[in-house]
Amino acid sequence: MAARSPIASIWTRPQKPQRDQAGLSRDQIVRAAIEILDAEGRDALSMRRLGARLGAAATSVYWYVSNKDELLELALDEIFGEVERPDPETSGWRPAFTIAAHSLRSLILRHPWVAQLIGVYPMYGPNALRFTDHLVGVAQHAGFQDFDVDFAVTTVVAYVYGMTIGEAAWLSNAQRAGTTMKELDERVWDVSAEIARDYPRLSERYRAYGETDPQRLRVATFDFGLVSVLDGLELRRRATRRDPDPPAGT
Amino acid sequence: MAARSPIASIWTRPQKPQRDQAGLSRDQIVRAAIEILDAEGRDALSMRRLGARLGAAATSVYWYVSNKDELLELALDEIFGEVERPDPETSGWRPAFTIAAHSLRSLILRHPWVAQLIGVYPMYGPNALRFTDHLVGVAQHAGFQDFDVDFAVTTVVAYVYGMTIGEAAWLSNAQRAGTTMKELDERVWDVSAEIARDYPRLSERYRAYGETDPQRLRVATFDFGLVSVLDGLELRRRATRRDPDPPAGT
DNA sequence: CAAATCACTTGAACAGCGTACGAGCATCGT
DNA sequence: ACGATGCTCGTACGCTGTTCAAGTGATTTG
Repeated sequence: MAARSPIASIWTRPQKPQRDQAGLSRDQIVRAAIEILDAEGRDALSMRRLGARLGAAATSVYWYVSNKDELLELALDEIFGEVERPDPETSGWRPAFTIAAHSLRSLILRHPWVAQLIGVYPMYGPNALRFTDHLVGVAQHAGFQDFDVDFAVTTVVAYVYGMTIGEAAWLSNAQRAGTTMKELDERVWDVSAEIARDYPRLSERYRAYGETDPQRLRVATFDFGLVSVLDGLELRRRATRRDPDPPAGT
Repeated sequence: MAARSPIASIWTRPQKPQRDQAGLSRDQIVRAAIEILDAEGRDALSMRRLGARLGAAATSVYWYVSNKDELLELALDEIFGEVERPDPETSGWRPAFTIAAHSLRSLILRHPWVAQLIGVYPMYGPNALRFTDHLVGVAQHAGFQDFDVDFAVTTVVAYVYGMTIGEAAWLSNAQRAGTTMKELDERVWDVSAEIARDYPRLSERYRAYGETDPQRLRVATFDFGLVSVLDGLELRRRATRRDPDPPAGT
């Protein structure tokens, strides 16, 4: 993959003219790429495999996409089309953020390779922008002012990313090893406890987990953190709000 | 890079016996790898280049490390040795978390490639474990009980990761393009505003930024979110705490 | 209707990658 | 002195992303 000019992203340049029924199409290519990524992860996607899946030569793809990087940018944004954008008018800002956060999390867990792309490509695709734009609306509806609008949005999104990237990594690893998350959980528990042996506080924590279901634990962790973040935002909001949402917030 | 068994990490297997003064050493190799990563980023690190830098053949490295993955795990953990572990006894839990968070952030910004590794490898290295273990101590000192201890720690760390990964990505991109962050900021501003043209709320936000220094804005964003997270944790803490830290916190 | 242009496909080729392997060398324990 | 052990290295394999020139067939132009 070639080094690219700072912001040379597929979203910053026009698409070529296209004939009416060409054999391939950008959509078709992106869909095929996503299928491979979902099924076998990031490492499994090569241009040759993609070509093969499309019944075309590997290099044909380069007519529609100038880079593998561009292809991944397209795939990434395509996935962002799946995220929910709940209306704060009907539910209030807090449920809106909550729903969006959960939706974002489950989207990443459905497509764990996405986690490896966040923070590599600028997210300038229409779906990502639409999502951010929507969250800005939610924050404004909540009554955040000026920069606090961006701060609030960025905080929530950052939290979800940070929390979910680790989970997605485990999923990816399980996938690469041909196991399910469940099996991995079982094996990893003992190993973790063993590794943490020299760290008294960690060991104590591992002992405390006992038979707790790791899956439930992850969800509980996410919820705890999200509630904390939203509580914190609520405090900031009260300080500077100039109106719209009722104080209660829900 | 080969697919690896679920948790086959370098930390889960013993080190080979080693002769007293061998030409190379694991430490030396890891240091050299970090130098390359810091100077030119993740893509620039190849086993051949690493060998060349060490004045050795590419394949010599494989005596000390069985994988490129393992090498990256070692480098990652080595960097985690740089993080601060402030004592909650002297400063209280909130400043302790705050210092740790800032320290973690600046560590990642000093070594942007770290961001691309988080969420790819399990962090079982001694330095990472020591850090986590310390944070557990901070949370316990704050008075969190049972699972809330882990929840609190995970929340803070996740927030820092999520927030910093995006920043690190920009740094990496700037580095790859041979620019500084400052130059990139200037160019990216206009492009972003242009791209956001079709999204009214985003456009409004970009207009509001005006001449604001992006660097300062990033710091302000981080601080805002961190304060929010800690405020949220404070609320959770009050609910279940069984003592140690004074109610005031700070 | 012929010619030229355009959209698209393709195979071959290149440089680079991670890594397996076996031959060789130097030092160590006996 | 000799075998074992720690370590280095060159070669080679199969894979990667990407370039490029050649080719095909439909569409537009003169």
